[in-house]
Amino acid sequence: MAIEHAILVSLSEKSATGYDLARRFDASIGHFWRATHQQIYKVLARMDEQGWVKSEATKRGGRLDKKTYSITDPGAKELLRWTQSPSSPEVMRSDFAVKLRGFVDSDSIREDATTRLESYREMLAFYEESERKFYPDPAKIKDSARGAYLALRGGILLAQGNIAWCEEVLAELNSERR
Amino acid sequence: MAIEHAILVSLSEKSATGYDLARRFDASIGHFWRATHQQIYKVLARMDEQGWVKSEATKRGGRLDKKTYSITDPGAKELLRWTQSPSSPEVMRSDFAVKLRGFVDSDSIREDATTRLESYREMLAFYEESERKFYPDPAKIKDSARGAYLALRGGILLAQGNIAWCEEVLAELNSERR
DNA sequence: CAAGACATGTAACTGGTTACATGATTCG
DNA sequence: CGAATCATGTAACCAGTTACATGTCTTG
Repeated sequence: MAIEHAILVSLSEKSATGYDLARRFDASIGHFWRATHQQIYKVLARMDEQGWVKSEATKRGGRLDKKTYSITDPGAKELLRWTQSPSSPEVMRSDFAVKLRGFVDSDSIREDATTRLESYREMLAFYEESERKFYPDPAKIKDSARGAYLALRGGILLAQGNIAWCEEVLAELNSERR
Repeated sequence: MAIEHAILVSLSEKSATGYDLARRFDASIGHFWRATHQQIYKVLARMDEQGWVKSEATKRGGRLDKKTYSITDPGAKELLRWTQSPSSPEVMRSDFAVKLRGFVDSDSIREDATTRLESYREMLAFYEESERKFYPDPAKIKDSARGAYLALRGGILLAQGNIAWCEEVLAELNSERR
């Protein structure tokens, strides 16, 4: 139950339409929490009912108005409550690990590891680029940006962990081949 | 859609009741894929219908018989098919990262990071203990155990990544305090 | 004026969690 | 004989995905 809170975080930075949020979930916030536009619209409607967000409609020609959502006081209060309560540890769910456990065919594993390695490397490159661009001097990070910086660092460290894993898998499989 | 496959992996190692599987999901396999007994029973019933597993019932006094499940040929075939098809990359979903992005209160973050650090350290200690116990000499690992070993290595590498992340968060927050 | 981005949704479904319910077997 | 463990499930719900549907606005 955290997509609500991811939306609240995003809206607390800047009001947005569902569409805007969906794009943010494709980029920045989405590196830590994926969501489709369908889900976002559904959740926004619920949050509106709960009073965590409010929407301002802009009339358009057709039936559906454009709605700009912003966070309300109860929404901000809920966000604070959530950030102050302990987070439950993530449930580990790794297809790849299950596949390894059921190990039958080196070639498929090798292929899979190669693809994953590539995508984690891309991810890492992207994060490191962001780091260089936005936080060239870690000592000079503003208090307001510290959280986002630490989230980015998490992305980097976890991507590195995954890269190391894939590399080890590939090395092990290749040594087996001999 | 991988709990089926996690169950198939587990049953391919040894036939079991739903209850047994639930316990395995609390231990070994469960480090990579969590599941509750309710879910396991539900999925087992579906898999039985599909013909991926079969069950042998042992009469007991009461209404509900004890059922021992084993993998069938079609089940083994499906497992093979699954291991040979590329796995989709995990969707990242981290409460903690979202929390960091919405950074408001250092104390709560610090508390959360401390708890997480502790649990990841415990996890790492457990994995490393397993590694020492079951794979003291990596060069001597049997082919049949290689997959399980590499899955364990993944657990270790990811736990280390998470630990590094928590440590960095704590270091950063403490330097902020000055 | 066409293409692509902007914008909002419904419906059906799959996957997973939480709460509740029941009874058998084993062991101290 | 009581507690713990073994054993199986239902029901209600929450979360997330995939497919489908519709129309507007901007820009070359």
